[in-house]
Amino acid sequence: MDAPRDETRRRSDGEQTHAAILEAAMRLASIEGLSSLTIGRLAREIGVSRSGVFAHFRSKQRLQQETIAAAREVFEREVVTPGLDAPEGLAQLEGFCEAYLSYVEREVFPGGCFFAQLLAEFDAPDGEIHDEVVTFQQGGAALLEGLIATAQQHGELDPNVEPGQLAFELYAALELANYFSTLHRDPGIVDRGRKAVRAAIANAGVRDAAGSS
Amino acid sequence: MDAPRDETRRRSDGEQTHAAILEAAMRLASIEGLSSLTIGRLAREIGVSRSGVFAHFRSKQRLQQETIAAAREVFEREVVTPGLDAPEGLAQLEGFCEAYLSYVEREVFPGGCFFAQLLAEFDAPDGEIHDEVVTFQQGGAALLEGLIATAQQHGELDPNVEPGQLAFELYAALELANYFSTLHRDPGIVDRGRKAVRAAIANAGVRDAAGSS
DNA sequence: CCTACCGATCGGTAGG
DNA sequence: CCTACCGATCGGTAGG
Repeated sequence: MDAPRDETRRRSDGEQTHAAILEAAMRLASIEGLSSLTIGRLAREIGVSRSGVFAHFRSKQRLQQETIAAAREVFEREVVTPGLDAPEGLAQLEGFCEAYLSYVEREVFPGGCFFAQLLAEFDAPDGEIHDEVVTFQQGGAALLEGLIATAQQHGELDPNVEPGQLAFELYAALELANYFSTLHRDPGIVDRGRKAVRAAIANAGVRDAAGSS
Repeated sequence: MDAPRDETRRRSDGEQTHAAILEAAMRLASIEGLSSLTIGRLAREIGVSRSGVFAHFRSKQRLQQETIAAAREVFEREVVTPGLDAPEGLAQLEGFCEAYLSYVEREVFPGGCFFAQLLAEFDAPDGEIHDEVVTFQQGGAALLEGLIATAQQHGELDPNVEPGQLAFELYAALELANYFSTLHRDPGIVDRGRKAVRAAIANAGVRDAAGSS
């Protein structure tokens, strides 16, 4: 009992502060954008001096990059992992979409999906963050396309449907559900996204063996 | 010929500068966001002093509001007016969606749709601009719903389809076409939006007299 | 993790 | 439309 209890706080104080800074940075960035993050603002939020924050990162650029990396872990934990839990095929495709919508609905980030914010913020400006957003977006699209192709191989979706096109339609429903539920402070709007996902998937169902005529 | 030629430049120099500032403000805001607009940045862009810019507006808030108003006029001229040109009914609904997609494709704003940028930037933060974005978004949704309802009355769309739901699906396709084409610097992606619009509308066609069973 | 500092820039004002 | 200025804040550095 009085053995080294370091296990209850395995992290050093420095590591705890580091994590607390990133936690606040993700929250703030989801609301006001990664560009609006300032070291002074974070310092006030955490209750340390500006240099105290700065010491943990050596530039604002690194702070931004570490914030993105931390958000990626949250996304992995809250969306990707639970979203792929269902058995391969159509169920997994539906499960992934539902995992994203649930993540929006539960308001994991107070300003809505961190990466939807990042997409709109860095779609136009050139730079390293833009490139990271491109990579993240392509990863998400590739994941959806893979799930669609697998469902087609299982005979659960029309094989004539182009995976890239259906992925676009699902992606669109997920993203807009995020923006609208945040804008209207109404997680109930996520249901519109659910119906849109259902409609797009149903429209690509095997029932109508669509011909390209 | 040598009569007062004021008509060739009806605007006073002051009015011209004012317009030039708003023009630059719209361009910059579409790329980096309205929050990233600074008076000094605009002054450099236009080639006047910071106070020279400031004199035209009396606060940054007014600059932002006038920039939004100017962008609204562009949107009206480039999307709404041409978009409602087609005859009432399904053609008008399709025409409006096409007008938006064309406006994205033509890169009317260098950073993509000004209001899509504004939606993502001010969906979470409270304030006057947030409220303006809510109003603009509701206007766009109401417009789409009206066009859908009219097409239903003309017997061109399934009357059992909920206008709000179909409007959401179209809105989603339009918005994502904007974000993706900007992100990937590829206006060709707009075609994915076109196909998504066509699919959503076809899915709501009269052919399948969907039962709520 | 702190205080103390750097030059640059912010929104805004005064006075012309 | 200008110069000249205000206090506040920015990212970053020095030195402890």
